Amino acid sequence: MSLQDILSSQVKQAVSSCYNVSLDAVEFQATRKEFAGDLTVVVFPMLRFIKGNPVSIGEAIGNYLLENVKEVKAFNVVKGFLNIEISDSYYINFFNTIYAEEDYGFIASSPNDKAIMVEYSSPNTNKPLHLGHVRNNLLGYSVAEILKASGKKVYKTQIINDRGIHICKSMLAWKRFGNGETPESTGLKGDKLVGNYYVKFETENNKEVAEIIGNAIEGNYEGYNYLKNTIGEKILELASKLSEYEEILSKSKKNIFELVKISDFEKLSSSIISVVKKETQLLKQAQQMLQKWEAGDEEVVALWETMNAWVYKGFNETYKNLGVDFDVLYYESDTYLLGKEFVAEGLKKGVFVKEEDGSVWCDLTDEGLDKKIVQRADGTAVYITQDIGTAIQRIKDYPDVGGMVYTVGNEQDYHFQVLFLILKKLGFEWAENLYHLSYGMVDLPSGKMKSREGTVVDADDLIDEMAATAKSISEELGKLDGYTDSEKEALYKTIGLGALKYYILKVDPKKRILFDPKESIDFQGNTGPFIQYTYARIQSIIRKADFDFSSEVNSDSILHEKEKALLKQIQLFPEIVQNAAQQHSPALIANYTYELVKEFNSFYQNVSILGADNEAEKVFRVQLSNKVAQIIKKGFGLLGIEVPERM
RNA sequence: GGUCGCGUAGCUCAGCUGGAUAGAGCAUCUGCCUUCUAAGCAGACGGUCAAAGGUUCGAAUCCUUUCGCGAUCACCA
Repeated sequence: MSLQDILSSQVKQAVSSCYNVSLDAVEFQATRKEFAGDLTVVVFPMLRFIKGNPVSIGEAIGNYLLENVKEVKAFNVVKGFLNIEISDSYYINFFNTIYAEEDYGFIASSPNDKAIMVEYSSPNTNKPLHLGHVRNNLLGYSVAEILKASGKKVYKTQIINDRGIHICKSMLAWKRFGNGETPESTGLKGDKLVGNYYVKFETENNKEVAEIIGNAIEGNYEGYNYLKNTIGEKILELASKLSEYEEILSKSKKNIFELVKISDFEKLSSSIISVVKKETQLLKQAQQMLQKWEAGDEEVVALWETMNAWVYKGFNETYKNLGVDFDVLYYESDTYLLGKEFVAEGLKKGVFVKEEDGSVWCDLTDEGLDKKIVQRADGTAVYITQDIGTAIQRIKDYPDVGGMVYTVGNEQDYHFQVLFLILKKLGFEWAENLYHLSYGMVDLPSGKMKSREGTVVDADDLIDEMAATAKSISEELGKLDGYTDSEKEALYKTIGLGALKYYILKVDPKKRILFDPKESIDFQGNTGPFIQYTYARIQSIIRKADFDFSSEVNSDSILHEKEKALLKQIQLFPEIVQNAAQQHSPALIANYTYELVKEFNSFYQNVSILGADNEAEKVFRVQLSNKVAQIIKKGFGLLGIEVPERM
């Protein structure tokens, strides 16, 4: 029974004996620093039931508590706030009960509970992972770990988007321009190599677009050259200037060419380009390839398998570097047909409606949303069809799963709203327990990351850079005598990754993050390395404490103010884990850990641990430090951050 | 335009189901390494909580409106 529970019932008794009124709830808060006390009862809400002035009510309750509750040492009343001082022995007893608890704050899952499946990462297989994926991975992994710690059984999963035109683009470019290059022959990571060919496809396609438009305005060599020379770099600039022509363009494709003839080239729009882009031979070939793939063409499928294998190998390396993992993988190529079965079933149930042209829709207008297409007129699946299928497949594969968490960026908020609603309409009870872990984009000072402009922050590069920064700081401080080079390298990675992960996870997932590659991530203050440093300092003390410090603390001891502050902070940990799980928020863990560490550093700097006045005190302080270190390690574990023995 | 999210110190962020004088870090400035790791500690400076109304003992927090930023509204994924 927690202290608050005890006090809560005692306050109720106090009120009933003094005023003959029964309260439903008592409001507590931590006492502010400037007042004496540990816990504060807010009297104001009681005024609704008790007539009188808040101060005298507070006094009355305080006196009752002082007489009847042994943990209450003293009290004072300020306005409507009853500040209660708790006896040191309560805190010491609390510490004695949890000291030996290895998994303090964590709850083991019980076998009968429903499991939760957490999906994260889910990249396309045509581009390497970038900073946006890093946030996704860190969030998903961390939330999965937090849910586990809170007592849930968890499966980590991802859906790999290995199907579709984007894959065929890389394949085609590799076939046409690759000269048989492989990761081995080039020394490139597989995902990077394939990504390069995706980019290659885009550049070649742009060339063809330039040619088409150039030919269209035959005779105008100035225009032809202009387009050829600028179309690569100036696409976006042109696009913004030309949206006014969209309407004309949509009416007839022919108008494009008329427009080009009559208008200033500076005003060419993305509309022209995007229309022309769909007319290129290259794209048509890619589309043919997709059809062949769907038809099971051996050569195409073999190439697809080869190139995907390259990508997976590259991804796995990045995942390993990031320290994330998965329990089960789903591939879109395996599940994309599945949703269609349920489209048919939904039609029978009347959840979906078939239009004249054969397309199938779900009418969500009653729920305040729009109509949503779930199957194309030609009978093929769309994005959401596949998601419906995947969700159902997962429950089939893992019947113990009772809910899912989808870690996907907030640009898909609407998509998931629709998906969850459709699954509910299809009558799945687990559809009530689906959660979209939506997070904001990671933006650069210049705006969004754009691969075409080369502003993408590559995940692997970023990890390396962080480690390099850690290295230069560490070498300057020069505290690593006796470490081998490989030990040092491992440490730099731990610190660099710690900085990166903490930087990303400490902010509320909903908020977007501004990342400035020029200003490196801090290693001081509210940062990962700051917390890791504190852990390392504690380890140093423990190494020096060459005596037995396992004995219980005498509950008659008197606590130093800093010790008490630490104990109060330690006491909060289990509740924080539960809150973080409930809110799907690693940020709560990060912030808690920071507060704990700040409190510890203040203790460390103001109180001598190994130089304590007497043996008992020394033992207690080492124990306290050790417990703080354990919680740091546990808490950081929930964030996927490692802690070093030295730094 | 409809829907959703965000707006707190110069910058990056906390602020739990409404509670006391709105908190940290960075940056700027003062002190502290002959005592357990100075990636640290102690302190100073810095605020119209976007704006206006409302709800009540009490609002950064809840409601309404306005403004600003972002996302989304495809037979793309």
